[in-house]
This record gives sequence, structure tokens and C-alpha cells, in this order.
Amino acid sequence: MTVRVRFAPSPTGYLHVGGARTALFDWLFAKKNGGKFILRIEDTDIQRSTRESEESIMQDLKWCGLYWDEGPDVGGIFGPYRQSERVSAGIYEEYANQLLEAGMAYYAIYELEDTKRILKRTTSEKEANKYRQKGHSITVNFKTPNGKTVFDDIAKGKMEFDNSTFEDLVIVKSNGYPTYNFAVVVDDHLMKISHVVRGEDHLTNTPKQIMLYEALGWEKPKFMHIPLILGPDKTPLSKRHGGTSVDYFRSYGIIDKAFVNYLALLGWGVENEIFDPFKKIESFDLHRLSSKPVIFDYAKLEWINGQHMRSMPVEELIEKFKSWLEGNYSKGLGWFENIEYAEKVMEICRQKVNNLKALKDFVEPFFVERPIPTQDAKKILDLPYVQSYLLSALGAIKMLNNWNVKNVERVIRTVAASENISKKKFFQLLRVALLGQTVTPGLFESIYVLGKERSLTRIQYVLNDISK
RNA sequence: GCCCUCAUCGUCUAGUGGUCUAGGACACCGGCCUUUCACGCCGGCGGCUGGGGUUCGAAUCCCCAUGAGGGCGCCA
Repeated sequence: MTVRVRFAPSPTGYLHVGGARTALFDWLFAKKNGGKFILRIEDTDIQRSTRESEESIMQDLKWCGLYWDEGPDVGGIFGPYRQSERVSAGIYEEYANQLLEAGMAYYAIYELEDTKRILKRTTSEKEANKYRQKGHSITVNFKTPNGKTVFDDIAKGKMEFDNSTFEDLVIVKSNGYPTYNFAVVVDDHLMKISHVVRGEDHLTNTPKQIMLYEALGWEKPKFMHIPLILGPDKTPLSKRHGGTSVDYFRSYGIIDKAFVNYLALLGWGVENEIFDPFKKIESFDLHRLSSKPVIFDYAKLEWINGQHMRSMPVEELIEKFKSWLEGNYSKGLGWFENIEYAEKVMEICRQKVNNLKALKDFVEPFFVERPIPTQDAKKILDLPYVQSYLLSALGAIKMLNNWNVKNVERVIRTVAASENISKKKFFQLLRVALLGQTVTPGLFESIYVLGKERSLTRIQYVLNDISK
């Protein structure tokens, strides 16, 4: 059997971390079994579905590295992959009619005054049309059969539901669109989906869908429901807890690899927590996924992000950082013209931060002609005798010819020792003069990376200001 | 209310009847390193939801209770 797994978002908003995790597991499962990963857009809610969110969802999936084999943009032999287009093709109508003809479904005619109350049920299309013309809204409802519905969930095992707990299911809305549960069944069948791996919020939809499979005489796929992601207070993760959209984490400065790493970690017990899920496809196993709701831990995500930032090749970090800058800031795009310099800067700055936003703050003073001092920095520059200390430093740096970190450290320490000031204060002063900030990478490394010329210029700038 | 699922440190997890005085990671606390802030290293705190069984033996199996999550839409 060919494994075919789908991710089927409805385009009514951004891609949520929970959705991204489901998609990741779908993808992993498909690839592990040499199967296909399919993207289907469930836009049967015509009021809330938009093309913009469809596009942003696709963009976010791609950012996560989750590319699909079949989908609305790339096509495939089971298309179209947008349900609205499948409605136009009459796909759902055909099967609704089939159920109607078999007497397994009926037209529900609602009262004119109270559109929630069913006035009459009939299987006659003629009769239904008569009411339709009089302005009654009409849906097609599936008659819940008697008995029990049983299925095996890959994670949870045997699942048994008494059908009497379910109402009859609306399968075609009064506007002619199929409802979720109906469209899903038709599409999963027609698209030859072998495994339905989705969020646990769909667990009780499954028996309803299975009743439909059975009524239509179709073989049902295998099901697996994965737990939901909660916020720290164990309520569903929402904006109150911080960001929830993939886009939020991207603009916050989380790197794609780290994000996917964390998502995979949530529920997947691994020995080494820092890893690339795309390189561990072989060891992925749906059965080993945790089955309890998991709490999203922003702190751990950031820690993982920091680990990735430090361990990836600098060139790669620069690529990630550049595209992040492009998306979030207008400046900074010229920072990497001198790539050799840029790499050195990134190398010393990445040691200190856990996200790209923080990295930007560290890196920026190195790239501007003259850093603008922060409030704290200004206070230090206003202290007495600053001029003489800076002059000493300037002289020492000027004299230094063999430019390396060791030598920089040696001369700076020598000057510090000879001055009537604590070395701590002296170092802070220099740091602020050179970079305009009280928190920076190591002082000697910074001076070394800035280079002799740049360092001298910057100190001179400050001296000029003081003498004014 | 009815139906379903789940239950190991604060969080994510390892653990599938004896190797568990329960292991790891994040967070937290303390120390080292140190020019700032971090990183890193070392150490600490901290848990099997409760009660009944089964068994020579239970975190592991069964039952009940409790708690948490989900569902019960012409939303998906």
C-alpha cells in the first residue's frame, strides 16, 4: 500500500504552531514510509476563508521546510486540491445524491421563522425543491445508523462509540457546500489517503466520518490523533500566552531549523535534543509519540534556537540572518558587503544571544560608521578624566602593529594597569566608546574584529565630542 | 449534562513487572570562569495524582476516584 498523508488546513487565519506540528508529523510519517505528503485546502467556509491566509499558510509551511508532493499550487493527479474548486466540479454532490438515493440521507427542510427547527424530512428531491422555492432552507442530513462504530487509533488503540450519542449529521449545507465531515471523507477517499494523522480535536469526528465511509462502501484509512498544544496554564495555546503563529516566531528571530527541532521534540523522546528532524526520518515512529497534551515552552524553544545559532556554519547563519533582516527591517542589508568582516562579527556575537533580534542588537554597532550611545553608555562617557583614559588607549592601539587578539589584550591590559582607574571601569569606558553599548561581545575580541583603523576612528570621534 | 482521551520533577521526556534510594534536557538556585552580558563547566532543588486490587515484587497490569484536555455547529 502506498502511504499517502495529507495536511488539510482551512485558510481562515495564520498557521498555528499546533498545525505546524501536525504537518511536521504528517510529513515525517509520509517520508519515513516512502509515501506522499499532500496539501489540501479546506475552504468550505466561504465567509471566513481567504486567499491571503491560504498563501500565508503555504509560505509558513515552506519556511518550516515542509514541502508537499501534491497541492493546489503544484497540482497532482487527484486534483483539484481546493475544496471550493471540488464543489464546482460537483464532486460532493454526486456522493450526497448517492446517499440520498440509498435512503441513508434525507433532505431536512427548516421552518421559515425558525431556521434551526426542522419542519419536515424527505428523500424526495421534488418535494425538497418545492419548499426551496418557497424560501425554506434545506440541508442534506446523514441518518446516523444504529449500533456502534469501532476503529483502531494508531496511538490510542481500539476506539468504540455508541452511535446513539451522535445526532444526524448535516452533510450538505443550505448553501450547497459540503460540511467538513462530509468533504473530508469524500476527499480522503478520492485522494487515496492511507493515513489520517491529525490533531486530537478531531477524535470524536472520526466515528462520524467512519459511518460515512461505511455508508458509501469505502475502505477507511488508518487514523492517528496527536495531542494538542497548550499554554503554560494548560488552556489551549493562545495569543494571551505569547505568539502562536509560525509567523510570530519567525519575526521574533527563531531560525527555521530550531523551530522545527522544537516542534519535533514536543512529544518525541530523543536522546540528543538538538537535531534536524529532516535528517532523522528513519528513527521517526508515530507509535512512540507522546499521547498527552503538551505545554509549549517558550524558554526551551529559545534555548534550542541559541544552540542552533552557535553550531551552524557562520555562512549559514548569515544567510538566515540576512533574510530575516529583509523581512523585518529596512536597514542592515548592506552590512555584509565586506563578508570577511561580517563573518568575524557574527562569530563573536552569536556566542551571546539566543535569537536573531538580539543578534541584530549585538551586531549593529559593528556595522554603523559611528554607534549611537545608549543612555547607560552616555553616563559612562560623561565621567571625569574620560579624555585622558581614551587618549592613552588611543596611543596604545596606534602603536600596536602585530594585530591579533592576544596582542590587543596585552596592550589594553597594560594601559589599564598604568592608569589610575579600575580595569573594570576602564574596560567599560572603552567598550562604550567603541560600540556605544554597555553590553557587547568580549572587549578584546571586539577591538580585534573592528580592526585598528575602525577602533582608532571611533575613539577619535568620542574625543572630538569631548573637546567641543 | 452526555461522549471520548490522557495522567512520571514547574515544563518536555526516559522508563513497557525486579537493573528505580526513578535517568536526561529546559527553567530555577548556588559555584567556577570573567572586562560587561552571555556561552561553557561543576553542583543543587525537584516527580511516579490518590485509593483499592493482581503479584514474592508495581512508576510499569486491572478497577475506582480525582484532575486535565477534547468533542457534542449549516466552523473546520
